[in-house]
Amino acid sequence: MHPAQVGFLLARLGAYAAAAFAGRLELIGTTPPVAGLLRAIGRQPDRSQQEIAAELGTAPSRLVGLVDGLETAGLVRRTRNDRDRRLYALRLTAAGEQRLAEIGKVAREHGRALLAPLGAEDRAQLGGLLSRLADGHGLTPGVHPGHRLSP
Amino acid sequence: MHPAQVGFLLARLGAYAAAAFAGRLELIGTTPPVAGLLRAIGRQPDRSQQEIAAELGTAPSRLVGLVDGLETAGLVRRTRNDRDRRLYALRLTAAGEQRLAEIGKVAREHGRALLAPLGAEDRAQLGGLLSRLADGHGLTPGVHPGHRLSP
DNA sequence: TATTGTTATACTCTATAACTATA
DNA sequence: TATAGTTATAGAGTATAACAATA
Repeated sequence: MHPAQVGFLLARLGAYAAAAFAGRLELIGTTPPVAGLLRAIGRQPDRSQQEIAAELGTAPSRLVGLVDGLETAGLVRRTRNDRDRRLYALRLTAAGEQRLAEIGKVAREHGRALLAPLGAEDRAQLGGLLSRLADGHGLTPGVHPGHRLSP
Repeated sequence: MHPAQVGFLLARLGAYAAAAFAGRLELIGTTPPVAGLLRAIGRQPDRSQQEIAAELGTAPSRLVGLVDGLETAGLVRRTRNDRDRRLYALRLTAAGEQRLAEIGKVAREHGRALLAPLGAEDRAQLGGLLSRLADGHGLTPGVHPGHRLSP
């Protein structure tokens, strides 16, 4: 198999994996951008919208609507920073933590279904190869520019 | 490594591979949708726009602008079908064939660069694992719904 | 003057629906 | 009437630039 074909397969499967995950998220009433934002807030609470926007590689203005929706849904709380009243500190509510846990469950189910065609040993091998590839191209694990706000 | 993490890596690397390929295409003045369309026409010439739209999983109306651009650039020729004058038959010109060859060259360079972090044996292993995964999920090789018109 | 969050605006990409010409 | 290609319109998603409050 030529390297170009492997690259094609990778792009194809990546798009498939992202779409399949988005489909699962839709079933629990959320989207990849929202899931990525919840994860970013949960991972490191009490940051400003600017900070989170920078981490996610998106425009700060974009967070406004997303955070508005999460706040209305009672999943995220904005609290003013008393030392610098221009900043908000973003934090998950209890309901937000629970939603994040649901998303984690969906992600695990998605991963299992995605790798179902492979045996345990092959999965480990694939994971190792993809890790080395991601590492070789400077793709930090955990965070992710590229897809702007998706998980 | 958990399956969810492998799924995440796959989506991440897939997006990276697609973006990197798009970046290379931009250097030769084209885009993934255009490259995909050229490939579809070259692979099986003299088909109608409807047929090609169906293969690519896109709306027929979308082809109009793309084919217009390719025709103006002298890469594709529309010829009326004399038996049914509603249909066009699409075919690459000599310049179109040459452009498609350039795209192929770019794709090979992209593949090499993408897999550079792996040795020859690992590349073959990765190709095999990804093929089995794609096969297991019914992703036909060669064509590709998912990314609508990209190569 | 600089920065945070916000709003307004515009741009890209794509699909859906209406239109024409042929059948 | 049905279909191929076309045009017009609209929607999703996102970025850029202008704005108000605060520093």
